[in-house]
Parts: sequence; C-alpha cells; structure tokens
Amino acid sequence: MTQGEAPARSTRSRPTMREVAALAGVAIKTVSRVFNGVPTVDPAIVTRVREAADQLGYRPNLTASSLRRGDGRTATIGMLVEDAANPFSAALTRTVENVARARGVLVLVGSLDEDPARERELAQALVDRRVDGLVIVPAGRDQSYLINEQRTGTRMVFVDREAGLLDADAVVSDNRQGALTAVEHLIKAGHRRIAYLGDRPTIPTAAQRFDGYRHALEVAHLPYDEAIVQQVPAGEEAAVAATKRLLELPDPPTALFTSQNLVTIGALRALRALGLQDTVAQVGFDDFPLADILNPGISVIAQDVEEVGRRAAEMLFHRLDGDESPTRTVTVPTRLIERGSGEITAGGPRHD
Amino acid sequence: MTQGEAPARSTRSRPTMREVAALAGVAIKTVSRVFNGVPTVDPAIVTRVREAADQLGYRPNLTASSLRRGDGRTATIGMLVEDAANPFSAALTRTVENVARARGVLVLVGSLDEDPARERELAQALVDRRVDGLVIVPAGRDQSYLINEQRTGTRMVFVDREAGLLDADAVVSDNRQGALTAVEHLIKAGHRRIAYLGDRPTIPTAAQRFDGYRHALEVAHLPYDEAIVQQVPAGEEAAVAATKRLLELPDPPTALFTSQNLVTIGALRALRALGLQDTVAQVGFDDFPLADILNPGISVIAQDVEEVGRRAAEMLFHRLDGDESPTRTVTVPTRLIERGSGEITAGGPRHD
DNA sequence: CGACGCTGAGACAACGTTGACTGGGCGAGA
DNA sequence: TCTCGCCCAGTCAACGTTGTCTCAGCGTCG
Repeated sequence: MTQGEAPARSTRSRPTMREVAALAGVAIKTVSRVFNGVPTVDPAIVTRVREAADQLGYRPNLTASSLRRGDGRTATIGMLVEDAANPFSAALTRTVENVARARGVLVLVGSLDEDPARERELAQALVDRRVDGLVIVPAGRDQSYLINEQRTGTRMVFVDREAGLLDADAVVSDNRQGALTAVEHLIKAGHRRIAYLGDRPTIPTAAQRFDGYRHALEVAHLPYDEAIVQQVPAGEEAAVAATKRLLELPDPPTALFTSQNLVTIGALRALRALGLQDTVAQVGFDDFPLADILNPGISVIAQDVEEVGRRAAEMLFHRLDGDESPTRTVTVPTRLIERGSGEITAGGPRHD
Repeated sequence: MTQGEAPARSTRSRPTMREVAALAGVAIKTVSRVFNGVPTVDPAIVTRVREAADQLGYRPNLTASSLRRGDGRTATIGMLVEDAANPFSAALTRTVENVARARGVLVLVGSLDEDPARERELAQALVDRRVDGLVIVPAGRDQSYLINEQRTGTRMVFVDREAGLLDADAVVSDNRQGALTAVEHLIKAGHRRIAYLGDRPTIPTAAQRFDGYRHALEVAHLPYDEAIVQQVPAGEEAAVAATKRLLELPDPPTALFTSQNLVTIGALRALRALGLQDTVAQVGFDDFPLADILNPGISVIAQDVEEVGRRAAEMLFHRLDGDESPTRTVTVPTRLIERGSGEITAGGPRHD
C-alpha cells in the first residue's frame, strides 16, 4: 500500500451547455447545434463554441439528451448472462460488445447464476435505465414479465435458450443434434454402454442434450439404462462424484457423454484420478481451453459461440433499425472435434 | 431457423408518471412519492397508485430521475478491461459486478485490446453517460485526459496497473515480488540458466515482472543473458515460436519463467511439442484453469483476482460514499502454487 | 425601391422526474 | 368557538438537452 500525494477533490460540478453558451456568447441552442453537427452554423461560431467547450472541459450529457430526443435511445444495451466469469458467457459478451461498439452502443452486463428471480430483477433494472435492447441468456423458463416491455419498444433477443411464454427472437446452438452426433460418434467407436452425465433437465439446454443422447441410443437400438445416467447440478465437484459412482458400478460404462463444460472437466478429473483416461472414452459438450493439450486430448462438440453472439447482436440491432418481421429462432450448428478421448474404442469388458 | 408466429409490434410508448397519476386520480408528485417510498402518503393512496402503475406496466425512468435528482447519480459504473473474453478480465468484471450489485449498481463493460485510443474513447463514452465511477485496467500510459472528469466528480480506480500522469486510486498485484518468487523458486531447484518469456516491456506489468526476474538473478549472483530473454507481443503463437527459439539455442535454458498467461500456455505447448515438458522446468505468472491436471502440473504465481477486483470496487464505492482521503495504491500479494513443472531440477547439461 | 425568400441564430416549451414551496383540512388547546 | 399547527397532497419550476417556432438580417428580383 502506497500513499498518494494529494486528495482528489471534487469541487466544481460538470459544466453544461448553458455555461459553454455563456462563455462563447451564443444561445444554448447554438451549442446544441454545434455538438450535433447541424450544418447551418457559421464556421466562426462553431470554432468559438468548440473552444469554449474545450476550455471548460464540457462533455454533452447523453442521459439528458436521450430524455429529450424523440426516440429516447440511450445507445446502451443490456446483456444478461449466466456468469460473466465463465468462458461461454465471457466470449458471448465480447462478441456482442464488438457488434455494439461498431454502432457506438455500450453494453451493461449482469450475471444471473441460473436464478430466475435475479433475471427478473436485473431485466427490470436494465429496463429502468431505458436500455435500447436486451440480450438475454435466460435463467428461468418464464419471460412473460417482459411482454409489456416488448410492447413498449424494448427490443430483445434470447441466446442459448429460447424465451418461455414470450414470442421473441432467439439464437441457439443445435443442442439436440450436437448430443446426437457425440453419442453416435461413441457408438461408431464400438461403445454400447455409454453413460450420460449432465445438468439437471430443468435447464432447457440440458434437456435438449439429454434428448439427443436418448435419440442416438434409440437409433442404434441400444438399451436406455437409467443406472448410467447422472443428472446433477452443474459444478466440478458434483461431476467428479457422479463419474466415480458410474465407474464403480458392477457394470460400468465404457464411454461417457458429458453434456456440459464443468461436468466434462469434472469427469476428466475423475477419470484421471482412477487412471482410466486411456480406457474409458469421453466426448464433452462445449469446447474449453487446453482441451487439446491433455493426454488424451478431449474430444468435444464445440459450439460456435462467436457466431451465436454475433447473430444475436445483429438481430437485435436489426430490430432496433425497425425490422418488424415475425420473430425467428436461429439455430447455429455445432461441430465435433476429435482429439483422442472420443476415439478410444470399446476395449474393456464387453456388454452385449 | 424457425419462424415465430406474430410480429412483435411496438405500438404504445412507455407509460409515465403522468399517466399513472391520471389513472389513480392523484398528482404526479404523489406518484413520485409512492415510488420513492416517502412515508407521508396515505396507505390507501399508495395502494391506488401501485395498482394503477401495475395496470399500466409503469416503470420509473431512472435516466430522468437521475437528471433531476441533486446528486445526479445514475447507479451505473463503467468498467474498462483488456478483453471481456479473457479469464482475468472476466473474473475481475464478475467480482466488481458482485460488489456493485449489492448496492443496486449496474456495470457497463468495455474491452480495450491494449489500445490507448480505444481506452480514451470508451472512457469518454462512459463519462458521457454519466456513470458514477470507473474501474479501469488502463491500456495506455497517460490518463491525464481524465483529470477534468476526476475534478468534476467522476470517481475512478485503476486496476492491475497504476494510472499515468493522474493521481488516482489503484489496486495492483505485486508483480515484481511475484516474479522474484518464481525465479528464486527455480534457482532453489538448482537452475542457473533461466529464460524469461514475456510481454513487451512497454506494458507496465510486464516491465515489473521483468524487473523481478532480473533482481532475482542479481541476488543469486547469476549472470543476465539477453540471449535467453524473449519479450514478445502477447499471444500463444508468438510464445510458441519464442520458446522454440530458446530451446534450439546451442546453450539452452534449463528453466523458463513465463510472465504472462498466454505466454505460459504457448511455452507449455512448445515444450510438449518438443517432448521436453519433463526436462525443462517452468513457472508461469498467472494461474489458469486445468493447470493442475496437465502432466506435469504447471507451477504458477497466482494473482488473487477476486481480491483485486473486490478491493477495487470497494475503494470506488468508498469514494462515492464521500471518502476524500489521499489516493492510495493497494498492492495485493501473489502466491506460488507448486504443481510439478516448477520443481523439475536442473538435470540436463550444466552451465556454470 | 419594396416585397420576398433564405440563411442562421435565438426564444420557448417539453422530455420524465423531483426539490421547494403552498395550501386545504382537521384536531387540539386557549 | 377560534386559532394555531400539523399532516398530507398539490403546484411550480428546474435538471440538461433538443424540437418547433420565430425573427432579424441580408441578398435578390421585379
């Protein structure tokens, strides 16, 4: 801890157009015109106003401006994600920010931690600040509380999961198809006893991925066995425990489909702890950094997070530009990345 | 792509206090009082107003409110980080958000990508929206453009790096000491030829870490050799290449100190590509997910990101609460985490 | 030489809200 | 019974800005 020299006093308050106008010897409205680039102002006066503004350190007040302006736009959008700190949310935020920045729009961010009450509170807080639009990764299953905001002009796009009880645009990954691909890939490697490890099915994406898992088994005429299905609250520890439970079964699975990021990591920790990482196959849903450098590399179904974020932001701004076409749900495909763990063949004890 | 059913029309505009007042049969001011929890309102009227508000879907306009209110607070702070998508920035954002949320304050986020011009633009954009305060991980070395904002009441705290040419609060990690610890640790394991791989020294934190490296060598009376120092632009690819250059020297280092996240990851990729991960020791600055699961685990100097973010946010809000004490720089200690890679002893060819 | 149009700047009101003040009604004390 | 004071709700203006309207000044054309 170091001490600074002088206290940073806040003495004067911020200068307003009135003061700039007084110093430049013009009317307030003229200052307004200068800062809005209205061409019908005498160049000499423009210079005079700009100099006065610089001298005072004047900056236009965008909140006042947006209040008075016809459209009431704040050049700000709100973004509600699961957790600003997790890689998926962070990547999404960044992509949306990039699109927004190109239009001079800033992004307010809030983390929901899968809590529907918090979703509602934060959405309201954003609406109260009159954001022009919202990008939401919903935590709850009911967004009907936004009907009124939607009707009164707040544009919104849902990401990763569709809105519940609300007709709104959405951009989602193809969860079901991704899961299907993952499980089919394991089946192709000869596995007939494939475990499912994932989030609880109350989370829509988890339900869709689980659905893809079951569908893949069905297509391959493999039996569905509840004993090797673990739907646990997301989190590494829970996933580690669940994986251990599965592998200690008398009749353990020869492959794992882990349908969420933290679950994937938990499972691979468990496999390593048991020395089974080269024996039991694994495909995870969602890519993560360093997945390629592990031994074996972790095969995953990768979501195209950038594409999802970009499409969502573009849809939102399209709406803000006046697009009144029917709402759409855009589905972004996923991609299988083979790195080793998913290509381990069924070598252990066979069960057919 | 799925089609929705009906277009989401924006017909009516948002209701105002005026309309609520008309419906409830009271004066606007009374509605204002109800929404501000002023106790001198007849409970029957409170109910009537609330019902009218609910019926209309009224939500107070915080921008208008903040304009009129004495303090002009917007209950919004700005946060400028290097890149919202990288783990350090994301964790920082989340921590600041947590502290802010407890006070009903939202966070506007912007990514700077190490571009001083963008820092300036975004800081101005935030000020123009009248954020109450700023948390900044500066990209440039000169923040004097903020002197005026500071004087007119915008509070600000710098994070990770101190402000340049501006007297402001800051919270930083102990970069120099952390680097010193890392290199001393490698020296203790018997290494006498320790390479430095890091960002270019124009970035203050990189310079401090480099300084710690040199100091450790000095203390141990080891020679400083420019041949095994690589100061490259951050990024995995550049780090991979730099590491390979070092290891292909006729007289290669037996240990690496990698002073930045992406550099650390690049170096470990290079080591693996060359099959040297169990031969050449490595300590990285900054922890990263899965560092413990690699083989060997990667020893790091971990920054306490949560502590840094929390302290910064708390300092900011303290200032907003009226703290006028001299500015301070808070230094948060780092911590060595031993996981294997840093404990590899100097076994290869000796050079003394 | 007078009317007209145009250019460029100012006056005024309003955006949605709240601070300061006002005023009506009612109970209590003289 | 009258007055004083208090409680509670209303009126008015203002926050900093911009949309609308007005108007002064000047050049042009008949």
